[in-house]
Amino acid sequence: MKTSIPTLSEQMRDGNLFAEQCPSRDVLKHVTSRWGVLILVALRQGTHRFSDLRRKMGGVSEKMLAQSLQALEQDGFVDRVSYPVVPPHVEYSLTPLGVEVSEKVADLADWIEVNTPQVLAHRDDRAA
Amino acid sequence: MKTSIPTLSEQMRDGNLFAEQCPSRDVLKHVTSRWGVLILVALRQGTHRFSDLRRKMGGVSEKMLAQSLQALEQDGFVDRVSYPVVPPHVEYSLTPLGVEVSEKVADLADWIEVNTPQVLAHRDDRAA
DNA sequence: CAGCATCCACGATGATACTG
DNA sequence: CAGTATCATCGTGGATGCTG
Repeated sequence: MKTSIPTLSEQMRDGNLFAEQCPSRDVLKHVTSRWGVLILVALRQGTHRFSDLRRKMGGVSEKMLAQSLQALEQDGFVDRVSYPVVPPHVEYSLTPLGVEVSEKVADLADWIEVNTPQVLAHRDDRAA
Repeated sequence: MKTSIPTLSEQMRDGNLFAEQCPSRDVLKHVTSRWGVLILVALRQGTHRFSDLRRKMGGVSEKMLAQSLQALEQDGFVDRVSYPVVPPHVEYSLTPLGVEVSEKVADLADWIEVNTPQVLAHRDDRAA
């Protein structure tokens, strides 16, 4: 029989975001990063080239886009295919795992886009 | 009849995260911030006091917790009730709007907690 | 207990220039 | 085209100390 306080072992079985040094926090960081969110959402509409993504997302620098893509690629969310031609041609797409997270992320993103007016209204209320 | 390229007006009707200066990006930032996510998820289990939250989330400083709570309060996601007693007593809870976002956020957080092992496995593969 | 003010360190981010 | 390298900077986040 188990103890009546199995919270620790149970919570750590997978990942526990409330635990300070849990690796799941890094995953969360990558996925919810400023550009990570936009990349995941954008790739839901299909394969994109580097400059396509860059043009699609307002205000991202080459450096940050490349860096964010690498993080998502390392985590297994994004697939990178490079065609050794001149000029270079690289295509980014979602992996099966990436499709899954992107759904969650897109749900959140959609909600925010729809409800931002409400948030702004609330801010105005307090200001008054 | 509308033009065949209504993308701009349609996309801007609510919020458009892909637009550089859209206020929805601020909302996204607050909600997906390092501690914002944890706060929203934690408050789903009911009202919490300041120190309860602080104890629950590993590694958060007083400053960042207070700051993150203020942002979420301003956006109308979190309700703050202060009891003018000695010692001070303040309770935080989710507003109806906050309950909605927290669902999306919790879905994402849950997915990450469950699938972090897969991500870690993928990282190991590349390292090898 | 809750939280604000201040100072400080570091990482994230951006502009620019260069390369395969 | 798709990056990488470098440098400058700006913000985030933490430690500390003080107050109601």
